[in-house]
Amino acid sequence: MSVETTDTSATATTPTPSDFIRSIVAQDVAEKRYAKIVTRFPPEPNGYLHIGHAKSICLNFGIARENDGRCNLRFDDTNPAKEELAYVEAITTDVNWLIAGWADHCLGLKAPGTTPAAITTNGKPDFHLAAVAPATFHSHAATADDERAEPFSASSYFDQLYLYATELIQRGKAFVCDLSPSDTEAYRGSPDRPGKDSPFRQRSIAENLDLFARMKAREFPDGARSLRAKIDNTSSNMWLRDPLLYRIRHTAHHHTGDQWCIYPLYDFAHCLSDYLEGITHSICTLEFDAHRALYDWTLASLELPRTVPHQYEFAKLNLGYTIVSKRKLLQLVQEKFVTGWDDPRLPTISGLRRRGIPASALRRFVTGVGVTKFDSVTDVAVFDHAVREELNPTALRRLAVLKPIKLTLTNIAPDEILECDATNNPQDETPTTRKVALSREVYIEQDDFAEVPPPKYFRLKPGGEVRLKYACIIKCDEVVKDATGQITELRCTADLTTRAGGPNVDRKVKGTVHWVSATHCTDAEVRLYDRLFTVSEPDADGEFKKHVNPHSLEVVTAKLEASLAAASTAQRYQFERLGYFALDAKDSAAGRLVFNRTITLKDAWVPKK
RNA sequence: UGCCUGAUGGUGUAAUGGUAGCACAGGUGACUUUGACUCACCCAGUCAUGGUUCGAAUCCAUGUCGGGCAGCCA
Repeated sequence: MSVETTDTSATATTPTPSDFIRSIVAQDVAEKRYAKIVTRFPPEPNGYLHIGHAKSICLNFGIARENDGRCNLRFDDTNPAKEELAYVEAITTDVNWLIAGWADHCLGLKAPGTTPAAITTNGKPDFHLAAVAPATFHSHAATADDERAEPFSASSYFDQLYLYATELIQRGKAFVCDLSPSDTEAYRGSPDRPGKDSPFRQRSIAENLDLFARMKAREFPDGARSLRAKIDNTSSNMWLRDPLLYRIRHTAHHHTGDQWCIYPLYDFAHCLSDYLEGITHSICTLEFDAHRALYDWTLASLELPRTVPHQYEFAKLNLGYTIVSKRKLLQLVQEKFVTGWDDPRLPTISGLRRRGIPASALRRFVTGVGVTKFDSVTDVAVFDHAVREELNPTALRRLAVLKPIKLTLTNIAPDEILECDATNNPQDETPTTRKVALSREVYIEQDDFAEVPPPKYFRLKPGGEVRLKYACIIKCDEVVKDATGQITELRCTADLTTRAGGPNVDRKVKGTVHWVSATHCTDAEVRLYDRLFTVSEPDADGEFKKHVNPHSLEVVTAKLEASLAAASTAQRYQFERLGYFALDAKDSAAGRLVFNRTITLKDAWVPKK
C-alpha cells in the first residue's frame, strides 16, 4: 500500500498492482541484481500520446515508484522524416500531466545539452549518461520551461551510437551493404523461406570502416548504402537476417539539425540507448517480441562492461469503440474527422484531458486493466466506470439545463426571489451548500416533461407533480403551445409548503428535476460528446473511417445556474442528473463559457423511443 | 505450408500442483430531494482430447482457435 500525498485521486491509497512484469522486477529486487530499478518511457515524437501510451506510462512509472526507482522519459527520435518538435512538446506536457503528484518524483531527466560521458568500467572504456538527481528537479516540478533538466533522447546519443557501429564493424559483426532497398527485401526471403547473403557481406573490415565513414561524410545519396548487422540470413526470425543498423537520410533532424545524414534504426538505437542510461527493465509491447533476439544480440556483440538491460513485452491496450493507433489517429486529424489531436472525442491524452478526464481516472483505469501477454479488447464501460469513480466524490454539483423549456410558477410574483440551499457535493463527509435563486420563471429540461408520458415516467406531465430539486414540489396546470403545436411554456403552481423548513418538506413525489431560474442564469455553449465510432471494433474490417459516428458531437446553448459564470478549468462539475462537465480550456474566454461533457451519469431508466 | 506467442464467465483479470476469486457489464430488489451514489441478492468461466498425480486452470503431449513476424518505421 502506498499513501499518496499530493495526488488528487479520489482514493488516497491504492493497492499495489501485481502482474507478470512486476513479478520479474520483484524477483530481481529480491536477488539484488540491480542497485536501482530503472525503466523508461520511449515515445517517438511523430504524433500525440494516446490511452494506450497511458498504460505504458503507468506501468513504467508505476514500477519505478513501487521500487524506489526511476523512469526516464526518452524520445526515440531516430527518424527525422516523421518527427517534429511540436510533438516533443505535446508529449512532454502529457507525460507530466499524467504522472503529476503520483510518480513525478521518479521522473528521470537529464541535464540540458548533455550527452553520454566517457567513463571506464572494470578497466574498459564505457559510456554512461546519468539522470539529473531527483532533488535537482523534484522541487522544481519539471515544467516545460525547466532549464535545469530535459528529457533524454536517442538523438543525443548519435556520436556514441556511431562509435558502437564502428566497433561492431571492427568485430566483424557489421558490414556496409550496397544493395538497393528492393534488393535487400528480395534477399531477405520470407518467414517460410530463408534469405540469401548479400554479395557485399564479405567486405573487409577496412573497407567497411572506410565506407561507413564516407556514408557519414555525405558521399552517398539516400538509400545507396546501409550498415547491416552480420547475423544469420537463414534464421526463422526475420529480424536476425542481417538487419539494417544505419540508413542514409539527407534530412534535417529536429534536434541535431543537419549534423547527420545517417540515422540509426530502432533496433540498433533502442537497446544501446537503454544501456547508456542504465535502464534495467526495458518494457515494450508484444510486436517487439521478435526483436528481443536482436536487442540481446547487439548488446552481447559489443561485450559491454556494465550490466545490460533486458526487454519484456506486454499486450498493448485495445479499447472498445475507439482506435488506438497513432497512424490512424493522424488520419482522423488530417482528414478533419476531428478538430485536432486534442479533440475531446479522441483517446489521446490531450483529448481526454480536454474532455475533463482526470489523470487519476486514467491511472485507475489502466491499472485496473492489468498487464498480460493476452491480446484483448477492453470494454469502454470499464473506462467509463473509472472516470465516474474519480469524478463522483470530487465534482461540484451544479444545476444546468441543456435543452431548456420555459416553466412559469404562476403563484410566485414576477419580482419575487426565493433562495434555496443547494448541496455542493452530497458525497462529502460534511457537505457544504450554496444559494440558488428560485423565481417565477425557470427552465427545466425538455426531457423532463412529457405531454404523453411513457409507462413508468416519473417526471413532469400534465396535471402531474414533480420536485424542483432543492426548491419545492410543483404541479403542471397548463401546457402552452404556439401555432405550430410546439410547446412554448409550462404553467405550474409551486407548493411552497414543501420548501426546506416548510411544514411539508417531507412530502414525497416520484420525480425530482433540475432547473435554473430564467432570471438568474447564464448561457454557455455545451459540447455533448458521444463515442467517435458506431461499432465496438472500428478497424476490424480495416475501414475505421467508415464507422465514424456522425452524431459524435452535439452543441447546445445551455442555461447554467449563475455561480457557474465563475467556473474554473481546475474544477470538475457534475450538472445534476446529466453528467460530468469541464470548462474547455481552449475555447472558453472571458464572458464566453464553453463546457465539454466528460461523461454522462449512469442512466438506469431507458424509455422506449 | 515456417518461426514466435497466447487461450479462465459477455468483457478485463486473479489463483504459480491443493476451496476457481475480483472488477466491469447484465438482471432483481432496497434506499434516494440526482432514475446518480450506496447496499443486498442473482447471472455466468478454466479451448479440446489424452497423459502424469492422492489431487491439474496450473505440469506433459497432440490438436483447435487467436495475435505477431518478410519498413532503409518505431
